Amino acid sequence: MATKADKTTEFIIRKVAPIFNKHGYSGTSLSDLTKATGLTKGAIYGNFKNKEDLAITAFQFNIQNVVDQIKVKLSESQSPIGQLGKLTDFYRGYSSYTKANGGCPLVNLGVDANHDNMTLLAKVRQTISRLQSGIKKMIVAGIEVGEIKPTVDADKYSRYFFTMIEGGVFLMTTMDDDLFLIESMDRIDEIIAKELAV
Amino acid sequence: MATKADKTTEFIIRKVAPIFNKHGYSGTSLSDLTKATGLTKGAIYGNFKNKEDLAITAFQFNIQNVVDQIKVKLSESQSPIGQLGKLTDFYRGYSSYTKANGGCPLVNLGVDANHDNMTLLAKVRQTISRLQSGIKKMIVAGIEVGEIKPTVDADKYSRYFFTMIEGGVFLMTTMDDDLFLIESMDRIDEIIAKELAV
DNA sequence: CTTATAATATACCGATTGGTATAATTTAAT
DNA sequence: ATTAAATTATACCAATCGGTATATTATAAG
Repeated sequence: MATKADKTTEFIIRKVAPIFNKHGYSGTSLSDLTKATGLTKGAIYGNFKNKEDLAITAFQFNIQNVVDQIKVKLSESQSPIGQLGKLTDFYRGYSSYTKANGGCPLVNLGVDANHDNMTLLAKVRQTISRLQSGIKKMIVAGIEVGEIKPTVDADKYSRYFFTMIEGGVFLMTTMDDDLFLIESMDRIDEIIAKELAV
Repeated sequence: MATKADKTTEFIIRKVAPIFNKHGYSGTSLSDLTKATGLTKGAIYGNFKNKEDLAITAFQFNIQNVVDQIKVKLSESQSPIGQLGKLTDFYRGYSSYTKANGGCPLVNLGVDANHDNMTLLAKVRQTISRLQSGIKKMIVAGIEVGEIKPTVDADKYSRYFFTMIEGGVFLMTTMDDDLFLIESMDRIDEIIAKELAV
């Protein structure tokens, strides 16, 4: 039916998503958005209920973007341990994404929403839980196919790996130094080989 | 000379620091600050040049607070390995601080200032560098007194530990789950015992 | 091509923003 | 206690905030 508005809705999100990611919710004004899109407030409010609606949609766009890229990377391998290696590979190249989009949306919004927007914070928590649970499932699958020791605590290692990923992402972004994340990924690979692999 | 203003200056910072920490620079308005202090804009602008001046001072207050507490904790031990243990102990109890003050000032401001305020970002980077370098110095001292293997790469391990600390702090705060940070500290203790200690 | 409708632009709203000039008050020295 | 100086409160400023009603334009169906 309405094909025109759908196009501009997506157009707005594409332009607006990195701005919200960079400057946060309260740091982004409507005039920032009209400037970035070249559209007027009329156009924006014709496609979104309000600023919060826009921010939520923009965040989901950013997150889905990252998650999709991870899925593509993981699909390059079939074995659980191979997939864990693909995950660390993904984050080894993550700085190109964060530099292009103004940081990691999970870290940025996790901090930005924490004391101000429970709706957005809930979305962040949901995403973190899903990603960590994804790592856990890979470990469990590794145990099931005999690649990973059955004594390994999948829950604990998934938290451990995810903590190193997020710490690496935060420090890489804040210090503008890829080494933090790359070394962390090397460490995870090492742990997989020495502590997880049969 | 001027004792009265000094008192109120400190009073303002004390009241204002956790608010900036929680809601970020652009998320904090002057009316938030007058409300929290019970003072008027006249009083605030009589003691601070502008909003940014206040934010910088507030951040330094927050950071100094944390750094001082770490120093006290470290002074409980004389040996390098003992001090590293005191550091992990400190972060095991860090959630009580973050809950009382609205999160870790380093993480919050690192994200908040990143694309908006180079002055504040520089302060964050300086603090991170100092903390990481502090860990490095403990490792080097450990090597010198024969507690830690001379083959250990102090630079690398200091980055590693700090990454786990920051990742744990971020996830603890965002997920409201102390386990992330506590498990990370357990891991660091384990690494010290198994990989660093002679 | 005309027309009804969907989508965008314009103009405006009250409220709030950071900041300041000045008035009122408090402080501290005499 | 008086007084000069330091400090805080009041009142106000232009600019911007998020949001909306309406006018204009573009779209798609007939």
